[in-house]
Amino acid sequence: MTVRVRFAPSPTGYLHVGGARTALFNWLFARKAGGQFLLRIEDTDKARSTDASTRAIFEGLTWLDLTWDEDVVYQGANLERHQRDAHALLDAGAAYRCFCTAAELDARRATAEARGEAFRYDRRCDRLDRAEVERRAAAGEPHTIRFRVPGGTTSWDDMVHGTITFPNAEIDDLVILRSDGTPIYNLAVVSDDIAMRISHVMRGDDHISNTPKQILLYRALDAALPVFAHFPMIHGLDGKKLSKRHGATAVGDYRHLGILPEAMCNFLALLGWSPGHDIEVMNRAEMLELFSPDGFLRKASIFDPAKLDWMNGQHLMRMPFDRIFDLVVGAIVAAGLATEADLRARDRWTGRMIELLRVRARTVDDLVRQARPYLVDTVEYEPDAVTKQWKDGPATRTLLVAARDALATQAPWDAATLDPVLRGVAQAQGVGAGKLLQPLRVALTGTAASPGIFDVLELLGRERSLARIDAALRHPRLAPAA
RNA sequence: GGCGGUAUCGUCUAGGGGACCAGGACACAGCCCUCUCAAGGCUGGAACACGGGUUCGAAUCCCGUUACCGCUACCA
Repeated sequence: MTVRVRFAPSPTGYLHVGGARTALFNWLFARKAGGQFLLRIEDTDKARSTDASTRAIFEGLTWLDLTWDEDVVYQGANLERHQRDAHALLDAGAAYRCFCTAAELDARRATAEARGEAFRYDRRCDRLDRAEVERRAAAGEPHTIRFRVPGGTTSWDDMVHGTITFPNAEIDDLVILRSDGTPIYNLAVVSDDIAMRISHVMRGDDHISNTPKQILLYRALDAALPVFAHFPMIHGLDGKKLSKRHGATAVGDYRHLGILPEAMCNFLALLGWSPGHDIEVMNRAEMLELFSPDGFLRKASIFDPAKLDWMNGQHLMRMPFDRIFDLVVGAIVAAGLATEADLRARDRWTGRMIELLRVRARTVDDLVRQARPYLVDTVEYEPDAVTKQWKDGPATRTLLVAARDALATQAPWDAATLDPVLRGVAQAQGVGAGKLLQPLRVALTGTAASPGIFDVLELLGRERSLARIDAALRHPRLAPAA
């Protein structure tokens, strides 16, 4: 069987992480099987669908590198087929016209609920006299088309849950075509999935109760059933369905936070799927290699941003140099800290800086923030670093002066040769290396944390290093008493 | 309420009758490394929801209970 799967979001918001994970699983399944991964935009709810959301979905999927095959299908464009299918069902006697108005239905539902009873459509319109139905329909009386749910029971073998069974008596006769002639979700989905020859319908758990309705529709339409797979939901830290109050829920949010697409995919894949053993950090190729539907999990999981950050750091460290180089250069330019031409002209220097920082950063944004001292000319002193490391002004001044003097005559300016020189200075001053190096770090970077100080000196170069030490010596805290 | 789904450390999970007084990872704490911060290494606390079965033996299979989640629209 040719594998054809689809990701079918409705364009009513941004690409949600839950949706992204569903797309990922579909993509993985298709690529692994050598099948097609299709994209369908379910825009039948005209009131809520927006072009901006559609664009956000494209952008999100593209960013995650979840490329789809064939042209995007817009559900709204299939209106005529949906109507044809609904009428075919009507003609075949599998559906009937319902003249109950939405207001009547709401009222009946309200009274049933007030009595503590479950509302059930009583099929009153299915009992209408045939001639009367024809007459009212011909007269143009507004009506919906309802699918008549047969008796018995409906079950399927779900790829993640195993056999799931529903008593049909639990399923209300569902409206498949609104009184305005537009289709209802369940009909549109089934009609489109049949037309697109979808072999596996893989979606969120929240569709489990739609599945028996859809299976009944497939049968009534005399179409072959696809295989179903229902993935568990993703919840927020409080165990509730992920929503805006949990902070960032759109993949675009994470992109702007400096999260790498491969880290996002890796993290999302592990929510609802496991390669087995203790494997965690995987790049795209490894994930595809390891992927198997056997690893689908049934339990809803909680989205933990802290673990995402850690995972992003792991990917930052392992990513191929060329890729992280381009990524960081782009981010630095976007932050306005340097020009692309400048960075690329001294690509060895830029590359060295990135290598020193990638292991210390968790996100691209974090890396850019840490790169600032090497890119801008004026040092911004962190107050805490100054008070802590330059506690004793005169003593610090003495040390920094000694360091500057030693450094001023240094010929080869690289980490390896600078190391013994500065340690010698510390020793000559009768202090441990840290007593000299820490204040020096503040002088050079303005911060209390940075790559190894000798690497920092090399990165800054002699001229800038000496200038920064001199600048520090003019700082109120270190300047000689007047 | 009804129906459906799910249940292993705080979180993500391994495990699928004996290899498990339950392993890994994140987070947290401590130590090591060390010029700081990371990274890395080591150590620690921390879980099979509960009750019944089945079995020589159950985290693993069955039933029930509980909890949580989802659905219950002329939304998707």
